[in-house]
Amino acid sequence: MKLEDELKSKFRNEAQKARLSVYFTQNFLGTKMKEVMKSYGLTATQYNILRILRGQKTKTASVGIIKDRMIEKNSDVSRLLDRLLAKKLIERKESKTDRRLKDVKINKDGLELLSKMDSCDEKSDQLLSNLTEKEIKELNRLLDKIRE
Amino acid sequence: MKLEDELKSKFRNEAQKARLSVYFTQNFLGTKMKEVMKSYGLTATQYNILRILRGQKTKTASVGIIKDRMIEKNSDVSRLLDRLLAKKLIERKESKTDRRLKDVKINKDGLELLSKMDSCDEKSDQLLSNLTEKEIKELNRLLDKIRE
DNA sequence: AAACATATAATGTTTAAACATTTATTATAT
DNA sequence: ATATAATAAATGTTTAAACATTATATGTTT
Repeated sequence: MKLEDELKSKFRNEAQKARLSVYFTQNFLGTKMKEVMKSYGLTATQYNILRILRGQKTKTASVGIIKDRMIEKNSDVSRLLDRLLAKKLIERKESKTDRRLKDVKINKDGLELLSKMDSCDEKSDQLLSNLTEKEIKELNRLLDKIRE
Repeated sequence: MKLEDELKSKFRNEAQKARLSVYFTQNFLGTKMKEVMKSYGLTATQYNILRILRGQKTKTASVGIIKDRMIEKNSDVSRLLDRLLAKKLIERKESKTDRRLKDVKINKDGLELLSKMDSCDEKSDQLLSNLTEKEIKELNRLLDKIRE
């Protein structure tokens, strides 16, 4: 669906259109990804945290480490972990060396869920299948340039 | 800031990078816009609703009409209107012809606030100033193509 | 007119972002 | 050793998205 149809209105200029277009495109892609994750009982944020924990391999991660690795920096990790704990996908215990810290680890169920979800990667790549490889590269160049 | 630096990791492929890049770019642009709106005491959603109401000119809008015009379709407009009412920027009363409906209208204070905020438009255009006009057009083409 | 269906707004719940504040623990300075 | 500062996690609050459910009013059928 083209942006023009969605808004049924004219834009001041191409820059305004582009800003909204980035918004709608993220909304479009995000919605599709959320649907996939929801079918596994996870939100995007919860999936993101599990991936971070899996990335730690055998090591544990403190709440602060998780926060650093997260995309949304202002997330309140303590309560997100509460929910993952309630779903029995992680473990959380007090650190022995520094009692301010928590040792957080993904557990067996969490790892199993993630491995079932690895097909999400392919699905997410397919969301861009309307573009050629060359166009995707050009898109990446342009988006990077905006944020430079 | 380039995406690579933000994630400190490799991507599976260009498509995955693009999907995340759209995410980060929206996050980047959205954060800047939110800052501007916050300086006027509004959230992005509240600003959006006020713009919709201004667009109605002298007409009133029902809750359903506002919902249709909103970008986020699942928003719960009733409670958003509660907050705008608390800020005394709108009026809301029962429709005389159909008592299921509410007649919602932006008031004088709301219109004044919006006209002060019209400079937001220029600021938002400037967020894309790293790109040439030609690049912006190409970006629009690529983003539209993703959602086709 | 009464019964049923539809439409509209309000309300309830969970999750999360975006802030601020608080509590507990450790590190540092005096 | 005690006081102070710094750090880490937890907790509190507001706003909003994403759902479901409910209440009320209107339209339609019989």
